[in-house]
Amino acid sequence: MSDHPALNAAVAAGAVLPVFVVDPAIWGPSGEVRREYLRRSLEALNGSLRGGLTIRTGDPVEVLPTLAREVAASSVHISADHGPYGSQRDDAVSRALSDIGVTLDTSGSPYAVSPGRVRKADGTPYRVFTPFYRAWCAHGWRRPAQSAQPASDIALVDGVGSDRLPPAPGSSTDTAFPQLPEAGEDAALKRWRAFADDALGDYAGGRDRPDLASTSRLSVHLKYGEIHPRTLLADLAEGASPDPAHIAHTAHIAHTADGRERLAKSYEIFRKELAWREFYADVLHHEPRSAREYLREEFSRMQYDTGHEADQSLKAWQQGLTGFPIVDAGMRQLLREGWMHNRVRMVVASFLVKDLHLEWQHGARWFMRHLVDGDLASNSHGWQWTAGCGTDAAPYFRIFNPITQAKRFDPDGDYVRHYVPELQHLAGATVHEPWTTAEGYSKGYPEPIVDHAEERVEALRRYEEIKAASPTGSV
DNA sequence: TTTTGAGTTGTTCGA
DNA sequence: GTCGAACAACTCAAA
Repeated sequence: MSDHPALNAAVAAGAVLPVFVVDPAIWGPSGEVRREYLRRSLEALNGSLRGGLTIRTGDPVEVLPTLAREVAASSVHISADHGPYGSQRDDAVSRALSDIGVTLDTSGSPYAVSPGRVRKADGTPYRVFTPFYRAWCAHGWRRPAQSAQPASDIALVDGVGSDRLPPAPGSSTDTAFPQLPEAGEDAALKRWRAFADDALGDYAGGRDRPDLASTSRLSVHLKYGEIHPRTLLADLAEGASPDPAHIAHTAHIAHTADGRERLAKSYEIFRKELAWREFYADVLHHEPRSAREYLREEFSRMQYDTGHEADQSLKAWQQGLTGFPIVDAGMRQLLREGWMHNRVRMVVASFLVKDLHLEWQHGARWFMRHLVDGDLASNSHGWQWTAGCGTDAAPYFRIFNPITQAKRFDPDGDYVRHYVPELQHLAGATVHEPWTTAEGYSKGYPEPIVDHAEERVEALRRYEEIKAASPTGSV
């Protein structure tokens, strides 16, 4: 691993026993897709460590002290987990280790700036992204570690038994199991280079287009620590990539003042996407309950649909059978690939909350079950932003129109046709409005389960209700 | 303490 | 088809 803070710190301290503890409390609820990706990622890591990775299954509070005793370790180095469960668990591990005279070093973090570090002048955390972003940039981050030796040269402790991870059921035999991206550090670096050399140049213009391969697709690699954000940030600061082919490519774009401006803008926007990940981790760090509860609690008093009909709506949404092509395409992409384009995530989330009037947690849970890049902080707060109850949330009247969004961001209909076979016979943007053509429903595509214009008005009415009911008269 | 300016991602309506 | 205004006034950050 070229830039893994915890491993580098351990190497600096002497011979190393690389360990991954499978914590049943996380492994169980993770969802098959992420369990399978993690298994592959650990396989790749084990490969680059010459088979030296030890896997142990169990509660880390018991597993790690046992293992530390077994190999007479003097210190344990971990990548800190900043989630509500992980931070408490890490504290417990630290106490258990110190009882047997072993220190726990939690300096490693999967963020450029550890959650909790960026604060306002008065010491309180930020609740709005843009000021956070400015302070985060000003705070700065360390340069990527230049590890003294390749992973294959690390002095390893051996002679310790390792558990095997069970593959996710169906992952190898079931054709319906999502096609996952290649796992591991090499794959992550390759992906970053490919993105930096191509789509990053027009990220500002292309990132909202689900029909194009215009996003980085690095979320899963960041999630599993296969690449460190500070590696990306350092490359961005140097003009994105040291690769000569990239320099030639960007030199071409940067030939004009206009092109240079566009490049700088694209880098800035990508840097901001990384900062969003860190902002939401920071918010969750300060408000652990916001993983599952309304950050703005007056929204818990809003009227939501429940009961049989709501269950049916949720099922239709989950399976991509709402009759709104862009929504259905997104939900089917999720099931097919364990991933969904960010723009479409917003559209389907807005649809669940504002057209179906369901609580955001239903959608967030489904996403966490099926997303290979599912990250608690980004997922919960992305949903809360859309629902209007989160940090720096969208104004309540901002309700996505699934047809307008589809026509704007999938102008030729390619994205929808790719995921919705029942609409493949419709040409161009017609796929977004099958009701406008005689053969629109000839292949079994369902009719819309709601009327968007009506549900939009209904959503606004419900917001008005909690606004009127709240003591300050505000939402 | 008070005040001022600003805030990811949109839609609809009417000129 | 394109454009600007209205939506509705809040909370946050910083001076």
